[in-house]
Amino acid sequence: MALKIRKNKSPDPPAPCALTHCMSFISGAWAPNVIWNLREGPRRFSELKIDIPPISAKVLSTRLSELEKRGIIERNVLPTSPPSVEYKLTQIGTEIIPALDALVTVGHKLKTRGLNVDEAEVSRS
Amino acid sequence: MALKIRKNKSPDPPAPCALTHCMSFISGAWAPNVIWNLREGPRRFSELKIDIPPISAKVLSTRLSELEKRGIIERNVLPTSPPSVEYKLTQIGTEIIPALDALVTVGHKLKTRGLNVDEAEVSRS
DNA sequence: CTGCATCCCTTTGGATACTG
DNA sequence: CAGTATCCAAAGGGATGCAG
Repeated sequence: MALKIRKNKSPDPPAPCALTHCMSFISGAWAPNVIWNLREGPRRFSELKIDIPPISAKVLSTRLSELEKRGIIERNVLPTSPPSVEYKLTQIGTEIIPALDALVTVGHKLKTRGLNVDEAEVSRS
Repeated sequence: MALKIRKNKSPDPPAPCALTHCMSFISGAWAPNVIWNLREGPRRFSELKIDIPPISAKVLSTRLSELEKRGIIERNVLPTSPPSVEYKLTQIGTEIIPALDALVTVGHKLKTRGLNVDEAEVSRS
C-alpha cells in the first residue's frame, strides 16, 4: 500500500503554532540570562561565564552562536594578544529587554503573592 | 541497594539565577500557548486540545496542573451530565498576556527582518 | 581566552491505552 | 469528556578534554 505506516514516529511536522514559533528566539537554557546580562553593554565570553555560574562553556558557546544567528547579538573579536571576544545586543536585541522585564515582573509578583511557585523546597543549601 | 554510585552526577544545586527563576512560570512545552488561548475567556480541556493541535493530552493535562498550581489559571468543574471542565486565567494570569505579547512582537520583528531565525538552514543536504 | 568535540545522563514530551 | 498511567525515544545540557 502506498500509505505510510507511522508507528509512533513522525518527522515532527512543523507546529503550526505561531506563538510558540515567535517565542522560539529565547529558547535554550540560559538564553534569557545571556540576553539579560548583555543589557548594560558588551561583555566577554568569560565574563558571561562568570555572570551565569551554572552555565557550562559548551552551552554558553552554543547559546551565543544561536543568538548571533538569530540577529539578537553581535560578536566582535578583539585583536588583543590573548584573543578576547565581545558580545553585545543588536538594535533589535535590546528590544527584548523590556519584554523580558515584563515577564520577570509578573513572575516576581507570582512569587511574592505567597503562592507556591512549585518551589517551596528552595530551602536547599 | 541502598547506595547509589554517582560518577559525575551531582544533585544540581539550585541555580542562583533570579531571572531564570522568575521566568520559570512559563516553562514547559506549550505553556505560553495554553495561557495565550485562554486570553479571551474560559476554555474547556478539549477546546484547548483543539486550539493547540500538536499537544498531547498528557502534556496539556500536565501543563494545566502546573499553571493552576502556580496561580496562573483557575479550574472549574461544571456540573453537567458529561462532566466538563473550564479553565480560565486568574487576575494575575491575565497580566502575563501583555508580556507574552511584547515577546511575540519582538519575535515577529526578528522574523520579518529577513533574518534567518535558524530556519534558513532547511536546505540542508 | 575561546570554543569545539565527546560522552553520558536526565528530562520531558509524544503515543497509546485505560479509567471515572 | 477529562484525565491518568506506561512506555519510549529524542533532545538537550553538564563534565571533561583538547585545540586555535
